[in-house]
Amino acid sequence: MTKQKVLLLDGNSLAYRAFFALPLLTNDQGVHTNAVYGFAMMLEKILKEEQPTHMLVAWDAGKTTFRHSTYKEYKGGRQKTPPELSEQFPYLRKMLDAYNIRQYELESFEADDIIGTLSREAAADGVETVVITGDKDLTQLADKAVTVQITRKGMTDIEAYTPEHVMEKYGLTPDQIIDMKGLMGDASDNIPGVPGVGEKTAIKLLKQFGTVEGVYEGIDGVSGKKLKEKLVENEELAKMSKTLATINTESPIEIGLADISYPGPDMEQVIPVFRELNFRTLIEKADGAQPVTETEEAEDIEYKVVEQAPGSLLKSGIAFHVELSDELYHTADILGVSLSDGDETVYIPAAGLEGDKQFADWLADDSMKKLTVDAKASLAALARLGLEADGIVFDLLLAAYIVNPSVSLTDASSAAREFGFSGVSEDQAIYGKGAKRAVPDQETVAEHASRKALAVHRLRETVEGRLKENKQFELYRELEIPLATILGRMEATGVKTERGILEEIGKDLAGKLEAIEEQIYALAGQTFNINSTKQLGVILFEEMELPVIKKTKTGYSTAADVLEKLRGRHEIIDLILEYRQLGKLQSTYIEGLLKEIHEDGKIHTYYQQALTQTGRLSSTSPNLQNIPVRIEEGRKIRKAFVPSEPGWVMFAADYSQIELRVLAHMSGDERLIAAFREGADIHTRTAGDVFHVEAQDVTPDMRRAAKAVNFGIVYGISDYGLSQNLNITRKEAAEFIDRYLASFPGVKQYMEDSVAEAKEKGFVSTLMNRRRYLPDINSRNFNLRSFAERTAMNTPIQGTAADIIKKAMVEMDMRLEQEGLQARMLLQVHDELIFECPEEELGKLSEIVPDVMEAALELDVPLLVESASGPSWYDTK
DNA sequence: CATGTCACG
DNA sequence: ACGTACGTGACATGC
Repeated sequence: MTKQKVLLLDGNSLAYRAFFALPLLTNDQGVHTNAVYGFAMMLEKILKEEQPTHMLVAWDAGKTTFRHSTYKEYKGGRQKTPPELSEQFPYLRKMLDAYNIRQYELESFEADDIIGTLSREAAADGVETVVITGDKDLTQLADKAVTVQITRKGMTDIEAYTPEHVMEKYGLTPDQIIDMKGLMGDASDNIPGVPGVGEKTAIKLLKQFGTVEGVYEGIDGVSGKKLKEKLVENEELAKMSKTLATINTESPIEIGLADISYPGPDMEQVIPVFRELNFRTLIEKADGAQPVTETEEAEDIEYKVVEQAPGSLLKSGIAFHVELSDELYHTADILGVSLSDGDETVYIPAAGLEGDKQFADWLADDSMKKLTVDAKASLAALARLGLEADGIVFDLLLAAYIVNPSVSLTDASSAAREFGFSGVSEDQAIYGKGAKRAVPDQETVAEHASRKALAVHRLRETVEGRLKENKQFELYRELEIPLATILGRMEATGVKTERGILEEIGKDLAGKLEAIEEQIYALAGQTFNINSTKQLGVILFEEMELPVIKKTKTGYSTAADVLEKLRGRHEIIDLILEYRQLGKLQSTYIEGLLKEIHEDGKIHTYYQQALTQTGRLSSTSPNLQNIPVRIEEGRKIRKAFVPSEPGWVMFAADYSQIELRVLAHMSGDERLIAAFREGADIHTRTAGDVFHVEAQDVTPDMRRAAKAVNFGIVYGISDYGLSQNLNITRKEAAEFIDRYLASFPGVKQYMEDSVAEAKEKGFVSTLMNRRRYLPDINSRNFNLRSFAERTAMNTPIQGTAADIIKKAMVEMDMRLEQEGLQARMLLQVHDELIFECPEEELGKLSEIVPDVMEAALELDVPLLVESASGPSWYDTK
């Protein structure tokens, strides 16, 4: 084993140093880049020189630390961080992520304390440690095993402080640096020290007495009457100053050496970051270097193809993966299963699985903990072989999603790559795509599947460490992991869909469509493809010479909101709108859904659990989260969704105004909270507040406007967006917004805080610590920046609502089991859960479901759930 | 395979 | 001055 070497970097101090050491550079977007550039230069140099096996960049967290409770003036009088530097922090973090360097921060502690604590751990293990900082304070950490390197003038000029060097420079031991600070103070941190005592006097005193305490014990031996007086007068101050200057080497950090191993940079990730920042020289250097990914890809792995699962791998803590011929796992062929304990890896072709009772028992045994990548897919596929799996404790796909939802996670390869492991090929490289898709020879499949299981096993520790650092372990383990099993079961259960009902609606639609089509051709004086926006544009705006209201980048816009404005100018408009509406129903919902009904008479959707940027689910093949409801004609489609057993009924429950309630809670706005506590109609109440009238005087138009404003607030409001929605001028919209924000000052504050937080940290969070990174939040491009700002306002709200219903689903699943009910959860539509159950269970279900949903998360406002039942989904209203 | 449109929360 | 409401998926058209 190679000798370990730990590198600990003080992120904030190095960023400051770099910022002031270099001229203000910018990239082509106008973003300042000098601090990132200096940091990168330093990093390249240090990596080459030190060849570390472990690395960490520590950041300061929060404005106040435990030191402020000792002395509230600590670091007082400091200049605010220049905005030109602030905007660089998200890029720094992104760059470090690309380098695969672990980053850590801890609420109310400073980077110094994190570094101090880790360096003590390393020193105790006798591991060589190098601390890199721009701050001389850290020299107190120097030790036999710990070298402190301080950057000088430039960023790459570094001075190493070993205990010997400290002694040479000050005549003191590293420990005594703290005592020196106690006596002389530190202007940059606003540590007072003893007035009148400077570096010279402090060193002299410490050489004589050793420590601050020693000075006071031997105070009579201090030479000089004035000095003695000053020391006596300021004893408290000296001792407090020493405390302030002391780095906490026992901070409650949640990571250890094991969590900060450094695999080397992922140049495929680093180079795009350099490119974005216009670091040409660094790109050239990096391009020449051998990327680590290639060597890893070339790494041979050991695996065996076996007919049955070996007993040696039917234990707890094993990674398993079900290899499928296709991503549509409800119908795909099961090719085989791979198992790995990190050393031994095997692949079992599907033929061997069916009769393997030991494997089946191991799978179903909850005490046999299992590691996976995409547990939901494996579970749903295994269910088709009659196999049940329990005891899933790790899912690489979900972990990668929680760490960063913006990464496109298409397969095990992309998830593994997120954590620096490139030893898994993409599924597409093995199976091909489109028409060329095919299952290759067994040997190829076996190696591919084996690599996945091995990757899962190898990455577990790293990945869980990262989740813990980000305080996301609970979200991942208690919410997303259990939910995967539940969703898999919902998908496998499916929803019974009456072919006959869809066909009947389809026939009716076909007749209406044909009639409308003829009328449209008659009015146009010619036949054309009504579904072609291009042809329709020519008819409407050239031949009929209707006014052009909006253009798209390819021609005239014929979108519904545009046609809406042309109504009354020509009778063809209404017909086109109706044709579009009915055509949509026919193609997407009648023809589309009919194609999705399986042999069992059910539709089995796929929930994407690792896709949306906000934490919501999405539904595909088919999408059952956008079945029509707003217009009666479309709503009838829901009549086709029925219970799968005779004597059963459909049952649905939905959260009322969940996003506005979440906003009330997160903003703490008193008026909004009061409105929900009183059970007021929220849109009427808003209208009353905004228009300054009593509730009984709110007109329907006022309520409609208020409703639009409420939506706008949740979306991250803009006057333009609201004006479009309400069809009013931008000025009027701006006035509405101003009045709203004046009525709900807490909301205004929340919006500002969300954006500020995003600018500082580079991400926003939900109540359950789901994150979304917003790299464009400091962009010079108005569009990109505005979008990121609205996202910063919307994501915590939409995401927290998603957290809440997910938690309700996990709890609901347990409750159904506990109560011994037959009822089944079938669908989730963002704020709504749909069940089927025996009629006899209705009474119990209509109590339990709202109870569980309302209690899912305790907020400062009540959650309200409404429910209904009936013979089809249509009737649950 | 991109674009426009429209279905949902 | 800039020009968009937040989050999704499916379908038809046309290059």
